[in-house]
Amino acid sequence: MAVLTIGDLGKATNTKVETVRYYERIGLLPKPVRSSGNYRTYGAAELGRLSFIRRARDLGFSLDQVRALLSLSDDRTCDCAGVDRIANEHLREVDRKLADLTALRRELKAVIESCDGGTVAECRIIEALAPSADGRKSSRMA
Amino acid sequence: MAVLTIGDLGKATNTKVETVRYYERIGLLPKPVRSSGNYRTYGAAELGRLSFIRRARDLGFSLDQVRALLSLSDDRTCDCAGVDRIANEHLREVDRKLADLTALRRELKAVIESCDGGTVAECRIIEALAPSADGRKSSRMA
DNA sequence: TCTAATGTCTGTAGCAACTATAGGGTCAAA
DNA sequence: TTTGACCCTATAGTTGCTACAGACATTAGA
Repeated sequence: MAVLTIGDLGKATNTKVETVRYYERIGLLPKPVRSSGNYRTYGAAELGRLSFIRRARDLGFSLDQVRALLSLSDDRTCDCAGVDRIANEHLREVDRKLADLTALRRELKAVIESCDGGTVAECRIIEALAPSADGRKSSRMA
Repeated sequence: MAVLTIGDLGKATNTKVETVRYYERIGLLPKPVRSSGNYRTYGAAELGRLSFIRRARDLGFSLDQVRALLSLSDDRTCDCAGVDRIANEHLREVDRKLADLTALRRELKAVIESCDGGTVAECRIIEALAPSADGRKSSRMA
């Protein structure tokens, strides 16, 4: 594999050039070797590392989680329970989000279906959104 | 209803004091009357408006969408098609997010289940996250 | 060979939607 | 009176990028 510029690396991993530099700045990617013209140069190792990062990000891992996964994966001899823990923690997070979003959708649908046209003065969406404004008690307690 | 301090208003709407001030700063809430000691004072109207904002936020509307809903609801005579449009647009957004998250969950689950312990060197999670690092072709094309 | 179009460099500021901190002033009660 | 809870302004931090501005490097075409 030949030497890659930052643009090549970005194309290969579907990452914007600014994002690659950002990852370098925050220490997710090592500072690369520079060319004679001060261009960043990359090889297979960096391509692999960035691919890993992007795939984990696609799966919704936070940059902090990615950082943890990377440092775990760097030590090939330590056991993978840590990796498993992070992944399962993230799965639980995703499940929570899914539940929230599902509840939200149900409520939003109900709000929308309560409206049967007319002027805003009698719009049930507006009314449903302002539970305290018309004297009823808010159900917000969370 | 008596006069409320910013703290009272926050408690009544489950909003942090800083957030109330933030909403004022960005123009979602009007600048309130000040007490002799320069404290913000609120009444029923502000309570209603903030309840509306918070409820809409709970339902996942962006602040920009909230702004639009507020200005539509301020004009009680105009018809509620605009409100309906914003709500339905948001519903479609929620549906998209749900689909994304569901797909992500499935993939994440598969990644986790591929791991059967051992050291990181043979960990399938790490491997699954780094599709290009070990010579296989990345499937990323989006 | 010259030139124009890309591509890259650094540094900084912006986005959403808050949240947190510093360093002070006000108010009610014991 | 003095303690403690509350409020004030102003500013900076959070996450994960993205978008400039202004300058330098490289490359493809005429």
